[in-house]
Amino acid sequence: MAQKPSIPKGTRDFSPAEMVKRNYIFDTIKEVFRLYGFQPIETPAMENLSTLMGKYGEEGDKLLFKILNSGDFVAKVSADVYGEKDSVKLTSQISEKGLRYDLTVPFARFVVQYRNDITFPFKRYQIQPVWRADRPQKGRYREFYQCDVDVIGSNSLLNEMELVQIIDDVFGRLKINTVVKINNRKILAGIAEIIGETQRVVDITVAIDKLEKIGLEKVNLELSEKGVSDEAIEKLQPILALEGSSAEKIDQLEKILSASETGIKGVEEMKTLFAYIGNLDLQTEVELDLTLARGLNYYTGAIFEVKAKNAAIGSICGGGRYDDLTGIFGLPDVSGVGISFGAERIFDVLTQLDLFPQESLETTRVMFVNFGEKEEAYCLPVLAQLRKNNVNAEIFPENAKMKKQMNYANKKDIPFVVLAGESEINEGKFTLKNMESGEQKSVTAEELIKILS
RNA sequence: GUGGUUGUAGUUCAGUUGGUUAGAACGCUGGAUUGUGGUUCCAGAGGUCGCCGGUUCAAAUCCGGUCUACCACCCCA
Repeated sequence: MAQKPSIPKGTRDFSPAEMVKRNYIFDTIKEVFRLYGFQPIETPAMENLSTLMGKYGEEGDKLLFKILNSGDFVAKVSADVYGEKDSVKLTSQISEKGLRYDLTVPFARFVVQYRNDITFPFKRYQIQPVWRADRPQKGRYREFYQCDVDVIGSNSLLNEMELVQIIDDVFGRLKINTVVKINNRKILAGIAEIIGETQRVVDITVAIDKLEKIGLEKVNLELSEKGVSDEAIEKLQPILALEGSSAEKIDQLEKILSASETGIKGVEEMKTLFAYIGNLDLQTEVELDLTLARGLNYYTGAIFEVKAKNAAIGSICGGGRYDDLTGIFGLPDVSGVGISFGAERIFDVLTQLDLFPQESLETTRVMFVNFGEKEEAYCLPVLAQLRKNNVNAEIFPENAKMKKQMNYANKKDIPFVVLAGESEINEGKFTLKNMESGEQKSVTAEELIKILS
């Protein structure tokens, strides 16, 4: 071995054992999505840079993986641009494609492109990898999967309610205890308006978002550093201090924001949504959290974030409503709302809490030991019968030593082994061994199929 | 992108002030056991000490660079 092969920074290989676990997550999520009438789509790994650039802010543009043009791309660069050594200008001349950064923007592009074929409201789900040229850390990768559900072309808050139900359903099935935090961008905008800093909504929300992490004092400090007036910060304090149930907070906000039209709109939306939610039978806790901001700046209404209760990990699911995502692609006034499940983080939570199921549909249930040609011929029809009955079964492909074959079954966690040699053939039977208990018994082909089915 | 920590058999880690042939455990392979794995016993294989360069008579050990994983910031799933 001269040089060990490797994979790019922040990417991962998945072993069979890991894939079984990952598929468990993806399968339960898909199952729930279908239950609510969502249908799958897929989009290409790469998009034109023109559809990607400028959608995630300046920071996002930097984190996009760009793909070099084919052919002799350098020859086509004009001499002055080449001489300038300006990365941004040069990039635009040597790269026109990039890897997708999330699933929402490609979805918006998809909706605009096929608007005449799509029946609205359009409910789709999409489970695919996305790429970000971020610096990796634990639980943060350069290639990771997102599981998105969105409904586009409907303003009804019933959609928001159903998303909450989906969250409850998914994490209920995965047996993760969660808290769903909900806020509304219109309320945040209203707050900015009331304290006289309408222009600084983004700075204010980004700062407020850190309240839980860095504390009130540092939040105030950051606000004044960003240029928010002392007076405005003063006015913000009682709002940050709001306490009580979600309904109580909403009542108080209604009074505080009475002078702001958008603020009141947001309060009304939250009233309706929480009224819906109040009538649901949920396991998950749901609360209004005014400090929830969420980074992506295309959200315009409700915003969601889900945290696992017993695991020290960031949010495992998040999303919100965006009123005009398709506008940038030339289709205005189409509102959508959606959420995204973070598969890698859910994986980490399930690992931490040891919640992966022991049994899996993806592993072998029974293995036939191979004793030679005559014995193979005796086993093969039964093997086929088992598979017809949907029993995952295999025969060891070689007449290897018993020890090697048993070891193979053991390493693969195969719960049953069938031994059929000369004596079994003479009796017309099979020896079925339970690998966990070590117990074995002599059975007919019919009994064998019955036991394992 | 900025700052920091890290790297030694497949894995987890020892390795003295720089000094001869770099160790252990687990795992792996073979045997004890020719129809019985997961337990036990015995034997064996496996390393350009992340990579490149420098200092030195001599480098796993000191210095620089680079890559990787990780940590904080930024941002985010």
